[in-house]
Order: sequence, then structure tokens, then C-alpha cells
Amino acid sequence: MPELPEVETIKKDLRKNITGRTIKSIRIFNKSTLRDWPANYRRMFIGQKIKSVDRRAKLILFFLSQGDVWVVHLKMTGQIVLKSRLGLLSGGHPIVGVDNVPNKFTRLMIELSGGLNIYFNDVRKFGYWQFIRQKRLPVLLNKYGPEPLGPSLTTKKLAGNLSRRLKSTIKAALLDQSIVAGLGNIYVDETLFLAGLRPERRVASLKQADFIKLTKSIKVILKKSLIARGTSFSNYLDAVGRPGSYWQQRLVYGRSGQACRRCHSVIIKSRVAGRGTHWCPICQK
DNA sequence: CACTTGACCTGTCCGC
DNA sequence: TGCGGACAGGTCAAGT
Repeated sequence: MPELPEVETIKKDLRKNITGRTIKSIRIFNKSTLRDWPANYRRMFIGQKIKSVDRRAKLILFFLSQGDVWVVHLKMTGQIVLKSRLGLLSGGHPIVGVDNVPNKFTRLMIELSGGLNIYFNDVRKFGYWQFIRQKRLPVLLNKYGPEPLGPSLTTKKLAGNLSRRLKSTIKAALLDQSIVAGLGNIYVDETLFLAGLRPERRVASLKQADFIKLTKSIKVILKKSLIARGTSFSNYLDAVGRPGSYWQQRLVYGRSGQACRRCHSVIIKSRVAGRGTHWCPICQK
């Protein structure tokens, strides 16, 4: 489930629940989940506090009290589950459904003070939990484009970044995290529908009016999804936090064969930039 | 150089 | 019920 709205939702829940807690123990079930972890990680990490939690692009950042940082990417199937003695937590609310952590997909478990545990589950093992010194964090984060929900994403900025990918399809360009951070396959399709642009359009063919519509559409779609706490597929309903409800209001993603919400013609699914791509042949030009 | 494709890993779904 | 193939929310290295 993890594109920007989902990762932002998880970040907020983590921030609310784990800030200020002390790391008591760490259990590793899958070594390939770890990146750049020091050999003496137990001695380094145990006893440190979670100073703060933040997000940049699709990365979740855990700032530890001694200035070290965990950088976590959920990739396709990563989940962070909080479980306390009282049961599962999300934003302070007990979760129904995920009562079986740790399970065979649990790759990492971190025990915190106050009886709260973090479980990192990841079926496909693409996700990672990276260690980095705070001093080196900016180098890593600077590879990413502007945050779409903040003031840094403007039409001018987007058009400028897109000018580096003139021959690409607009779909491929928007999936590129250095153009704009946080979009993934679902929200690119949603954005392009709202902007009235076909996914296979070449960036070079776009006009100023298109860049304006694109910028607005990115912000509108992401904001709507964020309010809905993201998108949950049916088999992920019981993942992190309560299921996100953007799925119910999606415009085109996963709606091939169904009627376009705007013009009632049939939504098409094709392959663009190597990804399943959903769009309306009438509304998108 | 810029862009596209395959690989990473595991599960699910669909057709035969 | 079994088997093969396509596909899945992301990102890279490798190939064209």
C-alpha cells in the first residue's frame, strides 16, 4: 500500500505512539532487510530513544537520540505494525484484524519501553531498514524531487524538472522520484486522469496549461487520499492502521472495464513504462 | 546519454 | 486439484 499518503499516515501513527520511547531489544528474522547496519548494533541502539519520526518521499525516518537515523522503505509489501500489551495500535486506536504478529513475514521486531513493539512485516522482502549517520542524511534525501504537498512543488518547479525527461512518457516521468517525490503507480494514474492527459503522452508534447493542471491534480489527489488515510487493497485491509478508504473513491486505478466516472465510456488498462496503467480514452488526450 | 527492460521475492488469481 | 503464467502498491542495475 505504500505511496505518499500511506507512508504519511503510517508516519503520523508512529510519531504519536513511539516518540520518546526507549529501545529495549531488537530481533532480526531476515538479514537482507537490514542495510548498512553496524556489527555492534545492539550495543549502539539499545538504550537510545526514538527522538522523532519523519517522512521524506516514501521513506520513513526514525531519529535516534544519539544522532543516528533509521531510514525505512516499505517498497511493495512492507508494513509497520505497532502492538502493545493492550493490543494493536494505530493512532491510539486498537486495530481489528492483524492479531498474528510476529508471523512468518515478520522480518524485524523492535521492543520499546512501555510494552510497545514495532513489527516490520514484508512478504516480498523488497523493503529495507537502513542505518545512516545524521550527517550523511542530506546526501541521501537530496536525490528526491519536491514534496508534492508542500510549497516546494510549484508549476514552475515541476515543468523544470520534467524538462530533464522530454522524451519519456509522462507516466514514466511522474514515477521518477527525482522529478517529484512520493507518487507511485496508483496516484500517477489518478493524477493523469484528473489532469486529462494520456499516460503515454511524451513530456515534450506538454504545454504550459498541462503543467498547471498536472501540478494541481497531483496535490488534489494526494490530499484526498491522505484524508482517507490512503488506499488499501482488499487483501491489505488489515495491514498498518485502519484500512485506507481512497480505494472507494479512486477514479481509474483498478477500474478497467468499468464506466468512467466523468463520461461513462469504458476505462482501459494498458502497459506504459512497464506498469499496469488505467485511463479513460475519452477524457484523457 | 537517455530511456526501457529485467531482476529482486513471494503470493494470488486465472485458464487449462 | 495441479500446473504454468501473468501480475502485484517500488526501485535499481543492466541492456538498447
